[in-house]
Amino acid sequence: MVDGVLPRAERRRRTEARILEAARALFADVGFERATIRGIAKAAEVDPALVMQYFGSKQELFQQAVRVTLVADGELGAEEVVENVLGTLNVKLGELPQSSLAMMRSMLTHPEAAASAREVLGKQVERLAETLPGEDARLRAALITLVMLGVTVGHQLLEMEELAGVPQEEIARVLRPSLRALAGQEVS
Amino acid sequence: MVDGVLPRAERRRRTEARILEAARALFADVGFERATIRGIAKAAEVDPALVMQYFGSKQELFQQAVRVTLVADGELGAEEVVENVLGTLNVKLGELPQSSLAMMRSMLTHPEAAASAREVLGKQVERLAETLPGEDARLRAALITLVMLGVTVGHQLLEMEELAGVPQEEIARVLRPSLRALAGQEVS
DNA sequence: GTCTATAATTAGATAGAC
DNA sequence: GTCTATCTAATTATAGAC
Repeated sequence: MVDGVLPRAERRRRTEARILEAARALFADVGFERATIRGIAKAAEVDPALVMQYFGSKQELFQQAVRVTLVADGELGAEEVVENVLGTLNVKLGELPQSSLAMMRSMLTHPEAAASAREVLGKQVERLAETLPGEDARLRAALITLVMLGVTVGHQLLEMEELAGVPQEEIARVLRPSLRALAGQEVS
Repeated sequence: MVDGVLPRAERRRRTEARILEAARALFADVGFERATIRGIAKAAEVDPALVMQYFGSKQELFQQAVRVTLVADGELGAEEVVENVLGTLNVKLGELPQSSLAMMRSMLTHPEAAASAREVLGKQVERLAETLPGEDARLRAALITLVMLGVTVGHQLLEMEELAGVPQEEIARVLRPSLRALAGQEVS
């Protein structure tokens, strides 16, 4: 409470936030296994022991780092019509939040991240399926979701050169008829 | 050369093959980092030291285990027309070779696997691009490839429940018009 | 040639000084 | 409260016995 100095609670909050930010970046870059507490601490400019003090374990730190994803992605698509999926193209192809990237980076090799990914994708599928017509709505919803996943993985994580310089609008344009077809609409 | 006993060269060849098979299975299951030499040796019923003796390092073992992928996938799509991509659906959705799964499992977290994935996918894109019409053939080819990647990842690696019991033909049927659209064909 | 025993490295986690 | 120093465990990799 001394003037000119931050309250200790506030100071701690900011330090935690800085650690989380560094953790997300490193997890997103190299995945859970290759990201080390020491590396995260160094990037956040804090002592490695402090990271453990605050978050208890590497596992819990990872959970905290990717947790936001669930909420954020839950708000993404949102509404009722298929055009919204196309709308998310911009987000998916642009700057996806670090927490999402962190989760995706590890989803094939870290059980916790895999479970998280299944949950997020599953919710997306559910939401889509409600708005799609036909018997096979769920299958179509799943495939739409996986198309987006594939494009995102190729672009953001594998960084394929074929998509490197291409503007989002161009990708969205080429992809649109394809998604419309999956949504069960015959014509454009 | 003694009767009734395999020649030592042949015996060694078989042991190597058994190790490679076990390595592919484990790499495909849990990825490069979580797969251990000990675990692979145990699955192959050999001594861990023998694995090192034969392959030199975990890294080289991994390379050998996924190398076949390049050739196998190179033969996959093959010919000239777009229908061939649809034809690969059966392969991709059915039993993909273990070596391919091993590579895909680690492609987001292991640099070597990532490079391998980019190479394989890049060749696929190249081959497709030659057969597609239009200015944006390469972009379309890349997106087609990523669609297949997304579906494969969701089905084989994430094992999403929405695709679990669905027969390949059903998935192919729903996916077909979407891929046709990406290929630049207006109608079915 | 095969394997036992161990070296060497690196990680996550902890205890205690200040 | 923060960090130094250390512990413990697991791994790859190696050297040498048999």
